[in-house]
Amino acid sequence: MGKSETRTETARAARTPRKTLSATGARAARRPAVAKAETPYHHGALREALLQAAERVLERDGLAGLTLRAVAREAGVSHAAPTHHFGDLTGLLSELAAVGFRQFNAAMASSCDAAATPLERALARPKAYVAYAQAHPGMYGIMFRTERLDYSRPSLHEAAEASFAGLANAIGMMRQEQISGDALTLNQGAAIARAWSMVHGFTMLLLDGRLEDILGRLPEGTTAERLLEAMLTAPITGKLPGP
Amino acid sequence: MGKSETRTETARAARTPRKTLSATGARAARRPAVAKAETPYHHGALREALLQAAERVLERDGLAGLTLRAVAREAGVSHAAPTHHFGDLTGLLSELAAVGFRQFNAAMASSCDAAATPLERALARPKAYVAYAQAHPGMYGIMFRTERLDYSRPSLHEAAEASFAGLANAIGMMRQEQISGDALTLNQGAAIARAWSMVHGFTMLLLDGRLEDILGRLPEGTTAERLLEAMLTAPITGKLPGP
DNA sequence: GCGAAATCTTTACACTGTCAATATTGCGTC
DNA sequence: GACGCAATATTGACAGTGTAAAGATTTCGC
Repeated sequence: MGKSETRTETARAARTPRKTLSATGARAARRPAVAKAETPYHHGALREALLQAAERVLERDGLAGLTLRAVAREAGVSHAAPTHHFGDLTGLLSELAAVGFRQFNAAMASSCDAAATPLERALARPKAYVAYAQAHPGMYGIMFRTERLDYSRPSLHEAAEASFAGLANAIGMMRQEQISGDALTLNQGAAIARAWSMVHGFTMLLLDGRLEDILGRLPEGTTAERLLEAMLTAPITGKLPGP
Repeated sequence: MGKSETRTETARAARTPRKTLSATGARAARRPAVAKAETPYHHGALREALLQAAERVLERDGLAGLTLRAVAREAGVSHAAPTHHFGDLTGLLSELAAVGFRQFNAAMASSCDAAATPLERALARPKAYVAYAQAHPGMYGIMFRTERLDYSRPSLHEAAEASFAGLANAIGMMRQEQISGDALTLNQGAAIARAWSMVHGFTMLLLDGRLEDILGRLPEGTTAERLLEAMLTAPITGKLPGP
């Protein structure tokens, strides 16, 4: 669209004037050195602005439209500005994935809290899992489909770890046994891997439209959520649970 | 590397001389009009050559390195040559995915045939599934990770459909009931979706290295294959199978 | 207040997919 | 057997991408 990067100038004009912004108390306490990680920039909280812009671009244009330059455009800065905050594309995607994992964890936690009966509690987590992915397919794609993620980044590592810990914990509660942090029996590991694999696989297949075939053959009006419920609760018939 | 596209000339020289190639009987029967879909090109079987080149590039440079131009370079043709055979990148990826699905189906079928006992038969398919993905992670990525696939292409549609049919059939045999092609009960659908989701999810998590955490906490020397086996055979403890 | 360091912009380069124009070759037809 | 057409490949161009280097600008520590 248009000639390359002619929007930069107009974008700069569109942004709130810098002098005004920095003259007002728009930025929170700049004194403590600890707060440096929060808003350490002299032009405004660009890091946060970029992440929010990225989320907007992702929802609007999908995973394919999420480029460094598109995010910079959306935030109204030059195309090279993100580099200084995230290093490269992998950095931006990783930080965005961390945001996603936090949203994701929060959604599952609140869903679990809202459940009353044991049955509801057991189903709340997987349902929230799938619901989040359906509501934010782009974000889920960033978190689980992209190869360009750097888990050595603390924020991403932590957020993803928390997600796993919540799952392991839920499995432990269901099995009514303590799951220690550093050692697992084969059966415990199998239970965790089974639960995670099942929900994750179901979500990916659903998002890719690969379950349409099955859903279309089921009794009229069966939703994906109902199918998931049946997967989790229906008795397992046959010689073995696996395919 | 180097200046853009200067390799074109050398690549052309490297290829077997055209006159020689077309003068020899290198190409199979060119008479029948039906064979047009097989080798309809006047310079050699470029379509096949491109697909093989793509497979090579994929194994060597991974999914990120698989570009139209890289494939063209690998095959020793100009960068625009693939366009005429596959339309665009989506076309090439889709045809390559079809190749992958056929390999995949063949691997599972032969693995099932080799099984003797009922237990082996039940485990052969998921094991072959994971084994293929581990042996060909790039191809598996093309098949299940890429968003750019066009399932309206007959070759891809057929190959993917065959994969699903094999799965549904295996589940039917295990449940000792006939699974009709056009209608499923909720429990049948749940069994199919459960099996597929579990194995697919396990594979993706394994390939993404997300199971390292679990594997590291299991008894010394537990392999991914052993974990999968436990997932499929271990008794399900707790109030519910799901997380 | 001032210098240094952090932050942003500009410029440049190699690479990508895709399109249009051109060249080349093989095949059916006369 | 030669000719013309259509299929096949090359060349060139263009917009877009990530990334690096160099130049501007502003904030912060002293």
